[in-house]
Amino acid sequence: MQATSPCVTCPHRDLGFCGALLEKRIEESRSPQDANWQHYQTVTAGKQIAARNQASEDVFVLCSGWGFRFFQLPDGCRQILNFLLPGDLFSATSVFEQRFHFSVKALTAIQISGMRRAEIQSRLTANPGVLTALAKFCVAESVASDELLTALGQRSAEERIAYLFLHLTQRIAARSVIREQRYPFPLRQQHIADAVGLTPVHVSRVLSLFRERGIVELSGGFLQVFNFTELARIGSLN
Amino acid sequence: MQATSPCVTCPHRDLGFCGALLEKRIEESRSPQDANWQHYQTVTAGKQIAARNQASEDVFVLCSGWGFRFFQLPDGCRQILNFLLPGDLFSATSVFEQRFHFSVKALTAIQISGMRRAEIQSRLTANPGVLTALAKFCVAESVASDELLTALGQRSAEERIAYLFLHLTQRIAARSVIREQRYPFPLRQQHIADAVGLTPVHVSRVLSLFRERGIVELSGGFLQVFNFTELARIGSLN
DNA sequence: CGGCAGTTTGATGTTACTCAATTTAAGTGG
DNA sequence: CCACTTAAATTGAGTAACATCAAACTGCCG
Repeated sequence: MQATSPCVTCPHRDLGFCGALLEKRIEESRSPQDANWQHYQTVTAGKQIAARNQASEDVFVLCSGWGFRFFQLPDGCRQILNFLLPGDLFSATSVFEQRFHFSVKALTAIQISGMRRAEIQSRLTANPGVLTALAKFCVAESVASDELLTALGQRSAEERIAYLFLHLTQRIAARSVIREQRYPFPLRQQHIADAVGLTPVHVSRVLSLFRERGIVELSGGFLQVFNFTELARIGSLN
Repeated sequence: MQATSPCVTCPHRDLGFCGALLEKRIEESRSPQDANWQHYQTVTAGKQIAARNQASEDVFVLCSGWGFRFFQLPDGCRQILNFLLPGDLFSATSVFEQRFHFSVKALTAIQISGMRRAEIQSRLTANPGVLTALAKFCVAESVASDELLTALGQRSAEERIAYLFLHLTQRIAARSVIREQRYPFPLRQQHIADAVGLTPVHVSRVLSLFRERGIVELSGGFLQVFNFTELARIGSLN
């Protein structure tokens, strides 16, 4: 990880994404003498940023690019817990806990913003906007996690992958204008497999099926949705 | 649900379980005129307490008995998200969100305490102990959910069930003195199945296997652990 | 042009599901 | 306390979904 010059402004600060909003609220309320409350870093694609049990004084927000949060098991396999998009906190728990209970990797090249935990905590009671931003993130995180849990526990391979696509495309669309249902989508099939609890081989088969049936196509770092209705029918949890 | 006379004291208030602790901190900080900040209810076994999308002015803590939080799918199957033990908040998200994004059922006969959300929110900034208690619950909830997600995504039937047993016995032991590794355990095999994403039939087979191998035995509402080492070897995520 | 990572395809194996019948346990009313 | 009823658990046989293994193919980059 290499530290860059101060204050590359996070492009999502004004969009209301919880992590970025948190950052904004804190900056608004900072006193002039806090020069070092926050710093930016650039990380190359594929690099691990945080490891389970590692301690840090900082709370991180993803500013640009994609990352993912995961558990690494001793037998080598891993579970991806969620994907991090610009404006996301790594985890709401980091505001209270010094140690990560998870690991984080950069999926693409990314920029992250680290804010002093002590700063955030002291603003939490002082500035109501900070608490609100954190609460909002906390709720979103919890809902997403409950939904993924349901997908993994109760649904078939096709349904899980469709669910993942629906969930991610929604989040991507909230961050940037999407034309013709074509979403930037830097995941390899291995990532999809690790997120929904399948093997890459089986993910490949399901994707071929989706392609044949004209539902979605994943290639060249983009996800093209041809038949949203059908995708929603398969992947929706309701 | 039937309202009972005021102030059946929650027996776990002094044990530091996050929901109960939250209740305690709020009571400590309440002004004398807040007579109606909180109320208790008794619910019979099997009854549904909360439904997805339902709104409530209250935030609930389980005082006695067992409950569970779940998603109901239109095809009839359900995913149990977690089991609620005495001292647990239904969910940390309820402090901020008016509507439940999940449903809740009583597993045994239970007592619940409902606290006005507005009261809690106003105390969050005023009383640092309230925020700390909530943060602690939020972290525990998030860690548990990440672990279960990993178990469902990456592990076999035996491993998932062993994981569930380990997780629950730990939580039970934190609340009451356990002798001879015999834990009160009111779950039916159907509940285990819904929690770890298996069919009741397969749960039955795995439990038979555990019994034959002298690891654990589940019967008569109790879980008896005979070989903790082996159970931990199978179910541990590390 | 060669090398590598990622994807696809086929053949085979295993885990867990489904369906159905049977046994056991838990209530319930006489 | 015992017959009757009902829910829960067990067992067996057959099947489907997904995993595993291995080989071939594709696109990309030096």
